[in-house]
Amino acid sequence: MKEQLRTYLNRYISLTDTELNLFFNHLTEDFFSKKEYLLKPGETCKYKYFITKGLIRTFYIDEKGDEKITQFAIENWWVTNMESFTLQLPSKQYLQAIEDTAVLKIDKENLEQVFAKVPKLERAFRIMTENMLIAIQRNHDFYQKMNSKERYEHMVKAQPKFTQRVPQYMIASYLEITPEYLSSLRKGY
Amino acid sequence: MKEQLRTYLNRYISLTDTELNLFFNHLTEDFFSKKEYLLKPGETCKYKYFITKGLIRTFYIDEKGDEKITQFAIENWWVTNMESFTLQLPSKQYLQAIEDTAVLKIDKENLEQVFAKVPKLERAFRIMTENMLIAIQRNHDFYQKMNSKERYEHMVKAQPKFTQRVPQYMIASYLEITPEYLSSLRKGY
DNA sequence: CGAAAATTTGACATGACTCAACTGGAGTGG
DNA sequence: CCACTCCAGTTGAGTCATGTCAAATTTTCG
Repeated sequence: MKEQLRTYLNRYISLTDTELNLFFNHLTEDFFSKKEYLLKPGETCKYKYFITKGLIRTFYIDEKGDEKITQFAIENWWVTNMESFTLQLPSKQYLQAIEDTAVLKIDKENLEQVFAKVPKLERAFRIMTENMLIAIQRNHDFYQKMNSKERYEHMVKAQPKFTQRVPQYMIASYLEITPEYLSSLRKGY
Repeated sequence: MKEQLRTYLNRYISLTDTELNLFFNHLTEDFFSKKEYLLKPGETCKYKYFITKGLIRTFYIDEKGDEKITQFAIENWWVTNMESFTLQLPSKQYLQAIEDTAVLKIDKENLEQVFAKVPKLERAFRIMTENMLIAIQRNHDFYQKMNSKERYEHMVKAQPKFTQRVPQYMIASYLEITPEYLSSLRKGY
């Protein structure tokens, strides 16, 4: 598990054992079973979560009462509600485990402490945030450039893990289309 | 101009005069007249630009030959093509001055050097990136939750500067609707 | 096995787009 | 400073992608 984190961090920076241990000591292991919530609207998101096993989604409920999924996250991803965590504001979203999930979590205070002790980690998190931003922008591009069918096909190709492990109505929600329409798209009209 | 930058940075960190000067020495002033390009597709984005005066847009040309505007940026904003700048890849987008514009620019190498000398700046840029990410997510929320008319009305309220300084067909492009449809929306009927 | 959840199907509704024509104002050159 | 051109903006008719709603069917799982 510690090695899993090291492998992940190695993408951005190289840490000595001492530094890794220091970071590790600020992390807490935690478990969530299928359907359990890590965060609900109104609560302030206390942690960034590094998923070591499992699958998590973020979503909100719109005015019509429908779930709108904004993100899926699997093993070796950091996930949080960035808005709520960073600005320490009440969340508008849910964080929920779709499968039984194991995480390493860290709160804002511990994170700041670690940054102070190991500036390389601040660097890693800056780069991670930049990459997330780029990913979001690329994603947004897809929405602009492709119609629903193309978006679905792209997702099947680009993220087979998700389409395999996540029920279809959640994929529809993530693609911002109705489950009925996705069904008809799969049919091939 | 140096003071303008200091005021901006004070939102995130406090710098001594020495530190600010050090940063300032890595920045270069530059000017672009109306309609001039700061970046074209295929080029790699060399700089982050801090706008001291003026207005810049980022956009790309879609397969139909239409411009799709993805961002406006005005005084006291940092703007760049994050994907191209961060990953040093050829840009798919244009950066263009909509008004005569003055900037302070810095390239990746200088930025890294400054981060090494003044870690507080790395911190500031991490936070700025987090905030951009939050802004993009919030923006995306608007697109999900509101129809075209509501998006337009929201934009007029939330960013009057843009709707005042930018021609209507660009606003339409930014809102991801056709100029014809925006026109009919404004009509209200 | 049975109930609840997920998916499919089909009829109908609509927001937003396309295309083409028209209007009006802002430059520009003679 | 008029006449002409050009571009932004408007209007309207026709179309299409996607949504809504309700019912039927299939799958999941206690």
